Amino acid sequence: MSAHALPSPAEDFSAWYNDIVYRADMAAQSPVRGCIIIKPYGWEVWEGIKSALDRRFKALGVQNAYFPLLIPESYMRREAEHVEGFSPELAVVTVGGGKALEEPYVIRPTSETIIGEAFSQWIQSYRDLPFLINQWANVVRWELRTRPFLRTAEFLWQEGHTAHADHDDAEAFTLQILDVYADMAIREAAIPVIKGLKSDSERFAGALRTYTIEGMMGDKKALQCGTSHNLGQNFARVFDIQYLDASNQRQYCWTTSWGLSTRMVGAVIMAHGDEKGLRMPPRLAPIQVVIVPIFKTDDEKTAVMESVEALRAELTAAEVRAHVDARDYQPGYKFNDWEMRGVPVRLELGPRDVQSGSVVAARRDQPGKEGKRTLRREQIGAQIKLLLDEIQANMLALATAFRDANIIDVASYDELRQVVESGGFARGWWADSAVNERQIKEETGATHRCYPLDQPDGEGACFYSGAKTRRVALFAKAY
RNA sequence: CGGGGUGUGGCGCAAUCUGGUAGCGCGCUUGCAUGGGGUGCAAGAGGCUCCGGGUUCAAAUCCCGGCACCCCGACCA
Repeated sequence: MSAHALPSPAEDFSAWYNDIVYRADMAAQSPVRGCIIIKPYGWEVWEGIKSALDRRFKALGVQNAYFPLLIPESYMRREAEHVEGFSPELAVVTVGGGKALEEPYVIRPTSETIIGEAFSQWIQSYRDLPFLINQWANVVRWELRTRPFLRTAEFLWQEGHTAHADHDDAEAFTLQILDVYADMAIREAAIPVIKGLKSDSERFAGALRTYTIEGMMGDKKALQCGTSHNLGQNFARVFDIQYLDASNQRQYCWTTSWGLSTRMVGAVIMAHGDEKGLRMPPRLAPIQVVIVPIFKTDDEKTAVMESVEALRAELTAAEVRAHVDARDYQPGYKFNDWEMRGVPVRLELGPRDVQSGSVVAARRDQPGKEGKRTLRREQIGAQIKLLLDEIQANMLALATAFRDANIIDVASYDELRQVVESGGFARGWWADSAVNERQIKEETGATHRCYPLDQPDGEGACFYSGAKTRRVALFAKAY
């Protein structure tokens, strides 16, 4: 472990991020370019995200399945936009068992094609619809510029694939999934994401419409945290996914796909972290409560450790994820260490507390003395659960206030430039134009993030072109 | 894909310009003290200096060739 100080997120957010990922033991560098090793502390955050999503998917009737890692190269070529979108970043397997393969396999960058092929065989009747499948998998995209969790050459995600009888059902499901993503981000990760529709130039390769949840990170940049695509009938036509409707007519299905990845772990780090390190939202925190025993003599140690163990047992019984830090370090060292790792609550228990039947609690979301209080030992499990809920709510409130303070309405291009310059999301009337969007991106570095689903009434003049429009869009620099 | 940087004990670095026994901090091990906000002292363990070739009495250091990773930018669901 290095001894140098953590970079300040205010001064160099990027350096801070890179440093904290490794310092907090979320991940390690691997021998493979652009690929990280996800260490237990980072993995548990992903597991939390995963189980929160999986519950919600299953409640919608989605079933999990698993498809091969390798996809025949020809599959990727079938959908024109899809090929164009993905071919530059494909990893291809050309040799197997020492022999050149007759047809190379690509390592999946996403599975629309191979799942589409399967759907074409499985779906026959309108009675089979909707057909709802999800898989938890790893994918590979040969990205040129990688960052731990945010963009890695190999990453883990879930990809959902569904088939529906008509446009409206597919559209409704696409939006239902978007709600699931937003609900998970807000309630579990305490990140107040904005649900929105992507512009045509930001749309998924081959999709009719792409919806997104956009989060604001600590440096006021945007991060696309998950996407849900209505694929229309494009993939159904290409892979021949057809069904017989109630009047015995052959119809192409309407399909959707949707994904959320380990990037979300990066979002949690960047949305909540501060100059002391990570701040984990309690619901996703691998360790919710760390207990630091304090003692001098052996006699004290015996008494304290006995009390600490009883405390841990009570918390565990109350379904609080508690950890005892019995390492042979100074208490001060441990305090800083766990603050860096973002543990929401620290309990200090020493001889004085054993005597008085109390314990000192410190909140990670409130700095210094302000966050410290002495709790009675009675009903400690219930007290801590309440405290964790309070911290979760406070983190969401803080992030929401931060987001709202940094979404700024713009009425002109100059105003947008200023917002982009000083950081934040610029919101303004926008008359859809790929050309103008490109121009803004080249001149300011900001991209069209989305048309928020939550739109104002009426119409206004586009901040860029002046044309009348009924839609408001968000622009920001993004990861 | 462009630009920059770096490869030396587990980690972070020095020594490279000016060739001559590879050194420091952190971490690790052991002991004693210490312990309610990053402890102190002492003694230890640990190195084909990225790879290949060349120059030289002698290469971490100079020369040639390769490889790898990181950072910044463009690109990107």
